[in-house]
Parts: sequence; C-alpha cells; structure tokens
Amino acid sequence: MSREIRRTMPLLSMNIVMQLTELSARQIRYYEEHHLIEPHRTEGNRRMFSLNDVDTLLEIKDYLDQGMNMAKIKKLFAKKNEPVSTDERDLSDSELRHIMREEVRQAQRMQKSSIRRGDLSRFY
Amino acid sequence: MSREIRRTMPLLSMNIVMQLTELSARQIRYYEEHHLIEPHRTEGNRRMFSLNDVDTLLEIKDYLDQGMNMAKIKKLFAKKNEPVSTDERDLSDSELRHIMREEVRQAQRMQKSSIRRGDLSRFY
DNA sequence: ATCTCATGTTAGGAAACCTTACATGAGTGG
DNA sequence: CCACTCATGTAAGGTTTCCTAACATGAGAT
Repeated sequence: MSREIRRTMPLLSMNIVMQLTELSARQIRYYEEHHLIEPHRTEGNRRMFSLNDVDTLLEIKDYLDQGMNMAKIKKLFAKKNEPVSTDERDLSDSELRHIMREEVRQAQRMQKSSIRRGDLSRFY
Repeated sequence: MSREIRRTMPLLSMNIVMQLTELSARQIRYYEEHHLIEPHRTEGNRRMFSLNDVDTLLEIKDYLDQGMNMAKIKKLFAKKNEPVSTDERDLSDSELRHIMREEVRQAQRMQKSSIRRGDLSRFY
C-alpha cells in the first residue's frame, strides 16, 4: 500500500519522461487527452509524472507498435481497471481475448525501446 | 553495479528535489558550489539530480542541523569517498571519531524532514 | 565590534513547458 | 480513387521554472 504511494508519486518532468519512454511530448499529451494517463500538475500547470505513468506509457507504446489503435487500448485499460469481478464471464468478450492473445504472442518481439516494458522496476 | 547506475541516473528537477529535501534552491546550489553534489545538466543548463544526490542532500541537512559547518561536512565526505585503506589508523583522527559519535547519538532525533535520511530507498 | 558563514532576495535572461491550431501521411471504407 | 480518420508533427504566442550574479542579513566566532 505504501508501495503504491511511491509508484504514484509525481517525480518526473516532461523532459525525462520523453527520454525514458522515447515518446514525443506530442504523443504523451495525446495519450493524456485520451485519459490513458493523468499526470499531476504543478502550481504553474506543468505536468509531473509518476513511475506508474511511465510504465503505462511504455505499455501504450507497445500496443501501438502492435498496430492497436487508441480505441482498443482504451478498452484494454478500462478492463484492467475494472474492479475484479467474481464472475469472470462478464468481462471477456472474444475481442478482448483476441487482444490478450496478441499481447502474449508479441512478448518476444519487444526489443526496440530504450527501456523495455517491465524494466522500470530498476528505478524503485 | 547496475544498481549504481540507477541511483546515479539524473531524473529529478530542482523543483521536486526541493520538495523531497525541504531545502531551498539557494541551499542546494550552495552545496553544489562546495562540491558536495555535482548534478547533471541538461543541454539548456538545467540541473538534473539523481536519487544519490537527494540522499546526499538529506545527509548534509542532518549534519547542518547538528551544527556542523561546511568545512567539516566536506572533510567528512572526503573521508567517505576515500578508497578503503587497509590501515584504519590513518583515516581516523580524534575529530572524525567525535563526528561519528555525534552522528550515532543523533540518529534518534531525526524526526523533522519530510523524508528522513535513508527513507529514500522507498523510491527505487 | 568586526568577520565569516549560510542563506535570503532580487534582477534580468534563457530554457522548458503550456495550449491552440493547423498540417500531414498512412490506412480504411465507400 | 476519393474522402475520412487517426496518430503525430510543427509553429506561434504566452507562462513558468530555472539560471547566474550580486547584494543583503542575521547569528556566531574572534
């Protein structure tokens, strides 16, 4: 629980998130527009990102590399954040299962980013 | 070793280092002047701090709270960074021993900073 | 009573970031 | 093949954050 506080602590500025993720500012802001991340703001309206945000961005990047579009990614994240249902049946339509399969199948191909997904654990 | 890379990675801007340490920008720059830290610089000359830097700053803060002055703190850090001598005798004058005793004695009193020294490990 | 040290404060300028708006190239569907 | 949409690039104009340099100051030591 206190671990969650750490990961959600807004420590990082645009600059270094761009470096860590190799995304452009434009991309990062676009993903925020689509509510995939919601970085903190300083008093002066500057975005401050948490390590969780960086993880999410790396995930988004992977999904886009796989040819997924915003709409699908949004759904995917929506599912993830759903409270765990005791009845599994009602959260998986065939499309979601397909996406999940894609994701698994792709797990080997990820060799491109400066920081591969999951590697962020190096930082905390 | 790769762990050392993490801790020395320049991730943090002035802003958040001020928050994490509860030091003023003036203080942080002053300590840099005295070569107690040497933050990275962006292309545009902005300071970027590592977690190690933050640790060091918290240490400095403690020492100053104890009434130590820059000169002493500098010596202390110099000793710390000295290669470990096989002959212990030549690194400890009575003054250093005194300082160390002070530090231990003080270990209970530290309750003030937003982040107590050592607690930074929460972040990586 | 003066000096030094650690820090505050102010000024002027540069870098980084903000939003908004328009441009564009790659796919997609009619 | 034409029009659309989507993800991203880019430019403009404005604000915030950070920079250095310089001077101010209060507390302790000499």
